[in-house]
Amino acid sequence: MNSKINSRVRLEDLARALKLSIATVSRAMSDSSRVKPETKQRVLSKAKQMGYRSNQIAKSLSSGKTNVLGVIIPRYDEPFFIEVCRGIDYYVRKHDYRILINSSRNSFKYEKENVLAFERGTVDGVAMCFTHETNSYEHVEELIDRKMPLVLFDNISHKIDGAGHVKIDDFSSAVKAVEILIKHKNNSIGYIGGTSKKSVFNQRFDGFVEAHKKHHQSFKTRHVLNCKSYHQEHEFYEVFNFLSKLQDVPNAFFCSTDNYAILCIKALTKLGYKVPQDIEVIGFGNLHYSNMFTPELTCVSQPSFKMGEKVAEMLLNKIDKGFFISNTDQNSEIVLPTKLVYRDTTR
Amino acid sequence: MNSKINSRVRLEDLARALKLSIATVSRAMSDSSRVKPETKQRVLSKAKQMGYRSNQIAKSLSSGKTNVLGVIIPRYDEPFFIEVCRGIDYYVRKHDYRILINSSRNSFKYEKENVLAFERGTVDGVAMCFTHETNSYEHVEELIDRKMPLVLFDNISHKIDGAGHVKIDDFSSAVKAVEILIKHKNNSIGYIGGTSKKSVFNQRFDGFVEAHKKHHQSFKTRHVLNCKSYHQEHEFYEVFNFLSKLQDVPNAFFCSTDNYAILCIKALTKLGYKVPQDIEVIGFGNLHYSNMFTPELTCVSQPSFKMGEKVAEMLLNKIDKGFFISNTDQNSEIVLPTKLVYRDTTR
DNA sequence: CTGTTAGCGCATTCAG
DNA sequence: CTGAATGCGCTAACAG
Repeated sequence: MNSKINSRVRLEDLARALKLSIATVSRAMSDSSRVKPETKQRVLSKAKQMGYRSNQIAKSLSSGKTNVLGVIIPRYDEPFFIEVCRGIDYYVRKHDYRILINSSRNSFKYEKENVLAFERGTVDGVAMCFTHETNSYEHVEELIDRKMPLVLFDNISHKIDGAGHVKIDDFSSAVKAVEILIKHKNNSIGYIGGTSKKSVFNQRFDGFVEAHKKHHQSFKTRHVLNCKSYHQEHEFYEVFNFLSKLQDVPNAFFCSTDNYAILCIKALTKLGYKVPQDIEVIGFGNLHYSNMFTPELTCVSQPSFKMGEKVAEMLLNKIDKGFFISNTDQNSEIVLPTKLVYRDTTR
Repeated sequence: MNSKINSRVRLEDLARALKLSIATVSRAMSDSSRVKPETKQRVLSKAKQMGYRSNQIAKSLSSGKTNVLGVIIPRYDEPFFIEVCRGIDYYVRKHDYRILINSSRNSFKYEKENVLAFERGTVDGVAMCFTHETNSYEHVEELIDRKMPLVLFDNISHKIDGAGHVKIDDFSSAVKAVEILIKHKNNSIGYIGGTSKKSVFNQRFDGFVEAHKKHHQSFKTRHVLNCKSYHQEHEFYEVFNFLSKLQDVPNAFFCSTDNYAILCIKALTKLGYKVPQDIEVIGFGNLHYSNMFTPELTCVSQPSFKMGEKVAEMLLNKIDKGFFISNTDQNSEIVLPTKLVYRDTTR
């Protein structure tokens, strides 16, 4: 046994000092109405005097509640996910919950590990976003079988029965963005996106295609890049190489993230093009730094903080209800609206 | 009692199914050598078959160890802190620990709340960075009195007895950066930094002053800005206003963060100056996006990920030793080296 | 309003 | 090598 634990003052110590039973002290601490106001006062002041801190672990074991939510994100170093976490955190703190964030480091293997860890009773519910590698769902289905409240967000390729879902309409948002470029009389539009396995990228690309179809316009496959790199610098070179090899550079680009848009602009600038005079660019995300660049980025604004709040709200609801909102329930999916933010990379 | 908990399979269920005692099953699960290899196998396969997951809460209560570290950062939306968290996470996972990140939302009040939460036995140790508001230290001293291993990082104004400290040499790094600007024959150098209460900003500013002193050069107080705003846009306007009101714009700027440097460059560009041809700028931090801007930012590179690893290493050491490395111990402070990264905002 | 008792699930003595 | 018994600190029936 650990000396740290033993040296702490427990309910029993308070009880002894006050010549009360542990039960009464416990009630007083949890502000139960079933205890005389006077003794409640005595307990509280004694607790303060002796520096009592309740042991959350013991509380959890006894009550079956940890007041902690597990959050699994693909990676830490993507501001979007951090924004979502902020939103979750902001919401749940108001309800006396905390969040335990685990990164999957872009790997399905770690994602499964993270899910496993949360099956060990340390959290009351789980919010998660799949990595781009994730293509099987036994791990989350198991989580649900174990009756763990679960809410998925952002990258949802297909619905998981028993889980909640919070997302944006990637497809329609992309359509709208590309339509802007089409309306601006760009007859040749390029696309730069990420690994196509990742559902959101697929959907944004599909939107790109749809917008063309809708307006009876065509695009060229050689104007489409699906980046395979994962580090800023590699990504930049991939984008730069792609652009520099093109004989016919498009008049506009739709990029599936702000990051790609910024790299795209940087590469175009390096190649001597002016944005937006020569070429227009639209990004996707609206990261906190997307307006720090010169020119400021025009992009689809994704409500990341809000998404976090909604995820949290849904998750706490599931926990409170003690059972699962079925997949057919209207509450099991929330689609948040996006909006186009016009700044300086479009004309 | 929660149905979720009751429906789980416990050691007792395994024991019954195998006609063994709980103790033996427990030993088998923890791979004790004091159990026959054959029965260990039986237990393990039965556990797998029945979908057993050990209850971490019960384990923690019994063992006095949670295998979780608490991390308190001033805010989520500053990439530097996230990088440090990544470093901590990366290191501790190798030792079977997880991290619970709490944001203080830039407020001393929340910081104290976070510390309090960690006094409730949910973590085995705490890593933290003070907010810019923090000016008293009873809360962390109490943490130490309660024998909680503690490591402070980044923003350390004075050492806390009993805690570990990990930082960079903000003062010297700033001196070196400003010396570069002086060597480039800039006879008028400006400074843009954050709230001066925050120790790191103070120290960087002191370095700015020292470099001037060392080279017998002077600077003008009207060329110094300590931003009070906290949101990107407000900050930008504060910087822009500051610069636009100057009759004599300096030939160079030293900024106490990359963020300020970027805003500074944006404002200068807007005012018609060219960076670095007309004005040189050096930032501080080397955020992941500091090389995405055009021109790429020259800056002091802070080893944030490494800082996280060091924090984690020190903290796990403290936990393992079960007592505290005293403040006089050489291990109680680590100062990490910085380096200047030359890119395109200096000539 | 208060006390007694029995768990929560696991680790760990102490016997054998 | 295995089992019985105890306790980690707290909550929650049940009694009074």
